[in-house]
Amino acid sequence: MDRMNELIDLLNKYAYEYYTLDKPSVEDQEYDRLMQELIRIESSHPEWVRADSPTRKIGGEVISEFVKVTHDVPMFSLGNVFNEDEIREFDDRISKEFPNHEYVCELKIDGLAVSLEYKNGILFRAATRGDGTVGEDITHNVKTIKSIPHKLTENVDITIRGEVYMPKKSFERLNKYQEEHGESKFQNPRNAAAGSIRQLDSGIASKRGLDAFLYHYPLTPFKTHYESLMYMKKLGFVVNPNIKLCKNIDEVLEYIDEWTQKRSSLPYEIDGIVIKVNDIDMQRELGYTAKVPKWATAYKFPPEHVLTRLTDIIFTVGRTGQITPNAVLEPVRVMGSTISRATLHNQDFCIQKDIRKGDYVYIYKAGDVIPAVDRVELSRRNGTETPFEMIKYCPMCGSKLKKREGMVDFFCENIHCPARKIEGLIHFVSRNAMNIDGLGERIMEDFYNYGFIKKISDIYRLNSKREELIELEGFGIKSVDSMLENIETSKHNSLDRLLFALGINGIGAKTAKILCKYYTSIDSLMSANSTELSNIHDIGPILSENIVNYFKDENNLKEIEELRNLGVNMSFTSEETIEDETFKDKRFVITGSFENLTRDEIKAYIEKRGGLTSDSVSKKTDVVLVGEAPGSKRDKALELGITIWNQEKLFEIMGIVEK
DNA sequence: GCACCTCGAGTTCA
DNA sequence: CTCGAGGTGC
Repeated sequence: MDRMNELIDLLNKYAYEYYTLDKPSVEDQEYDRLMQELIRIESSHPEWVRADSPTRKIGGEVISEFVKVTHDVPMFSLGNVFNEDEIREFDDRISKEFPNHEYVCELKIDGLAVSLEYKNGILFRAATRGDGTVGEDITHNVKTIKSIPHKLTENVDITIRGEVYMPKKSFERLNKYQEEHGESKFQNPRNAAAGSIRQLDSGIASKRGLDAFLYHYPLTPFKTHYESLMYMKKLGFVVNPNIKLCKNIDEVLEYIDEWTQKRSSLPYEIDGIVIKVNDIDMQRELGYTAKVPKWATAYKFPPEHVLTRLTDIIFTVGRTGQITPNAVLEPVRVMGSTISRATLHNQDFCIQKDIRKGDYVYIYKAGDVIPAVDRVELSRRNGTETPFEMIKYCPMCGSKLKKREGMVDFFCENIHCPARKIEGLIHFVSRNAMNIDGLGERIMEDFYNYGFIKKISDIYRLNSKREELIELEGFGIKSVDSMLENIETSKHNSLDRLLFALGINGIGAKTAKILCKYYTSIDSLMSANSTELSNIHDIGPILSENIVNYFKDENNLKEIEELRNLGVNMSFTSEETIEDETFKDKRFVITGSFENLTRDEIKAYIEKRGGLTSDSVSKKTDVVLVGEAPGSKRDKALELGITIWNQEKLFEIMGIVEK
């Protein structure tokens, strides 16, 4: 009996861990083994079986088929609206009858609707929506969902409705498991939730990490929907915390805007916003059309993943010679902008996703900004698609591409390759490098092709070509002079900018700064040997070698001399002064955007106060600053339990008063 | 030799 | 933002 009690406690703990932790402290096989052992003990001593035994909770036995359930009150679905105009039309229809009324806005969870019936406070039946009138009995699976109470805080007879969903985290884990076990993956959390809830064996559903939000009390005695929700909370149901009472349609639109932005940072997927009239009497007066209530509607987000045709795969050459495959797409609108290109990263990415020329692919915006290819729609294939093939020769200069040992990417190793040269020049003038305004990518490309700029030092010789430049189409005295002035100013940049701008392999903005701490002039750096360099923290043998090799190259040495003669500063000057130590040794990560401030400005502010910034969230991060439209970093921060500051909090600390 | 962290490089549209 | 690679520390 002791062993049995031990097993029950262990298994309950594991089942809980399974959908709350990333790494449960037990393997699946071990879990199954313990479960088998428990079943053996219980079957030989049925009199010992505890009410909270996991064999009880999950039904223990596999039911043979779903039982049909007729809903006492039919489960309705909602009408859809897709834009502001349609939302206002919806509001106009209601306002005609009720000029003053409130709305309740809720997130529309992307899952499956369920109906829960309680008798005397005890859950006795759960059913799917089905066709709205008749659904299927899924009580055995719903009982495995931790957040759905088996017993309410009051002994009432009540029917409550809500949404069962699969959190993003559970979904990822499930797909990883499916993949490792050679099973087919689920396309989205909704499908996975649906598949799990329809398992006949509740043992499977119990491990899928489902969760639920409740949002509807069909026969509510309360005056308003909002009060019903509060009552549901009191009974022990999980009501989504992001509900909002809105006084008018403008507040509804604000709510929609807010969540359109914050959507991706939620730990579950939502596909829209539900708008309901708050007053229950008004709801009754408004009534229903044939199918849907007139007192509620669902605003649907524009689809995040859009299907389009991948017409071609082209290859670009980066500054380092790295070859990147790019998808050429039939232009589609995705979240407000028209997308015609998307990166395909590298050969492995294309092969792993089996992306072929001619395929239909789903496009989405990573972090709501950068377009990316999600997956191929296999059902749209017709056999004319051509499999991905990595090119063998540089698309620009034709030299043979090399795949470096143990690396994923291919490289064009011709240092005279025009693509590489142009990219290198663009990098030199870019904002974080020498920061020369008025000499952007397009112009740099043109200047290279016209022959004005062939190498870095030519940038500082442009002033002798002033008259010629003014004659060029699209240029005038003003633009040329301001450009030349910006070039002049850039000569005074500190060494760290120059080092970064030169484009030494593996030396980015940060590493350039680190080097400047030890070598304050370019000459001292040039005379350093690789052992000396690799003694620096953060600089290893590979970077040391890259640096030494760069300064061995005749052409590079010549260019540096030219730059020196043209008056470019070669020493470290911009030691930032630390004003105070408010943030001493605190590590910050910034994500999203902030009003009136760029991320770089915030970064400078933090560094001035002794803080450190980095680009990725880890256990060592102290604070994550979250602005508008944050990306996955916010999720990571929540996951690791790291302090989060929003814009308000940041401005408060900075002493900026919001207008 | 591995796990974890950090960095660099390339990336889209308006 | 995403990826992969380089660096460090156990």
